[in-house]
Amino acid sequence: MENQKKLQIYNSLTGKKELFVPLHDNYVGMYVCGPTLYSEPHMGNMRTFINFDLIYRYLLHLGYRVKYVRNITDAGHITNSAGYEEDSIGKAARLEQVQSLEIVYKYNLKFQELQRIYNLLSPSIEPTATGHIQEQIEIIEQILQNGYAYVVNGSVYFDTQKYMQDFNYGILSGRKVEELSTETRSLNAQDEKRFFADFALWKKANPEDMQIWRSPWGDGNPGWHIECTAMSTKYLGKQFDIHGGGMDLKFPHHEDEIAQSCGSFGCNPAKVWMHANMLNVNGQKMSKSFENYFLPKEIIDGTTSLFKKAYSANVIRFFMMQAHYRSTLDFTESALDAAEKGLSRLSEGIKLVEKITVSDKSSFDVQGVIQNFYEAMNDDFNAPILIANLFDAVKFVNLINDGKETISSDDRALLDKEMNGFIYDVLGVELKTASSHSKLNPVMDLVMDLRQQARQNKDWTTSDKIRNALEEAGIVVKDGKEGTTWS
RNA sequence: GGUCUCAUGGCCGAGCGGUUAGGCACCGGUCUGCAAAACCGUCUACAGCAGUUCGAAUCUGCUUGAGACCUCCA
Repeated sequence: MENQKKLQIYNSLTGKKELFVPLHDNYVGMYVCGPTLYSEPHMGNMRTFINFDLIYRYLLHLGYRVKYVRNITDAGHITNSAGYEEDSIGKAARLEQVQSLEIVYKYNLKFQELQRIYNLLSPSIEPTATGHIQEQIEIIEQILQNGYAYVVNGSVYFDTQKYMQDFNYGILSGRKVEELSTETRSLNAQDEKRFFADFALWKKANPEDMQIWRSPWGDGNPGWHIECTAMSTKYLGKQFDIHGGGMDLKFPHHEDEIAQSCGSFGCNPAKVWMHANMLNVNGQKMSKSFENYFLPKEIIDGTTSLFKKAYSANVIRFFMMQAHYRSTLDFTESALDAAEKGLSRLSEGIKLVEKITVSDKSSFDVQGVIQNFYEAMNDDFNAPILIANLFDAVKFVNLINDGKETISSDDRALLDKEMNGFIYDVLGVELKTASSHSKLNPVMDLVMDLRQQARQNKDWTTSDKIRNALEEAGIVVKDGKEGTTWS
């Protein structure tokens, strides 16, 4: 609880780390932009969700009651301002010759599965855009009523120029409309917008649209940004603590969300805006359009051509935790191998804590070691530092095991609790021991017994023969101090 | 073109003016029938040039290189 008061978060809105003070004591409202389910989320998408899972977990660890809302975008958004282009979900549906919501349902099942595999905690609620059309319409009406939008031919557009008279458009992204206008995207003849920076709140339906809703302005589809405004307001209120998402949503999506909230309620929806950085492949952003992506499932199954072997979801998660959420991260084979070995070291250390012998007192500052865990995370969720500190703790544990340091009974209990808490609860890394090979066990017991006999007779030829044969079968035999193990 | 990031030892990756980041690899050691594993120890980098400062990886300017956003994007 003491540590609640020390959490600093980098706020994209101010560009600074700020002391986190929730709007309501002990409660945190957090909204994170979720996936558009027109395809299976790729590893880059997952990184953002994993990072916000870390943030959610640490807030919970600090004792906050957190309402975590992450939307599911199941209404495709018409990309072309002229309105003749298909929406992304509709396009996928047409390709597979099914209806839009079948596509969403299909990929949502995949997404849910990925969340289980990568050990993500479920948000408090995952509202869908199509389930909140009425709420979206109401906010559009409010914006119209306030004079920050206009209706043209069955569509509604946000009036950026009018808005700029009263509010700062560009407050989040730092963009200046004058600079934006130098870009070549001039209004074309059939464009209904009055100003190039205006964006659609409601789009008149096209005949081929798969999903169409009734509205006061005629049949149509909601604009891209309005769903988040509607759902965050419904579940968290007009103002809440944290709004997060990927860096690439900063502009225009989040900027426009702010405009919509200010335009309807007169206030910025979130006190703190957080942006997770991108996952790179060979230095370039992983992206569907670049076609340089791989799927979260492929790396676990070892079916992506990028890597020779498969990695467990835990290793992937741990690997990601070793980079700060605001830094880009590149996936490379050697880095993943390093993470795999590092995780195993951490894992061994954790297992050892409860076994080490205790002394009258500790020879090192256990409380200080633990406080370092908190300080790392209190500094804008710095998981890489937390992990470094956990490795320091592991070193102490090993030194105690070697009789070079001592620990008291109370300190051991404390260290055990906190190390486990930070690894399992905060980092969300599971260190499960290898699954038990129930059928193999009795066989291996026999084999190991035979080899042990050979070793006792100093029949190294036989014992090495067994070891080599097992190795070829993928079973590694280790002769430790306290007996032989295999895995 | 505009706006903005970033450049760290063999690899990954922290760092926000002075202190060992950490992991992996390498090397040395302990252990071991041998090996593997495990553990301990070691390795001291900050793109280039100039400046500010008692002191800079960390601040300023310039140069070079990479990337993001400005269009759907996590």
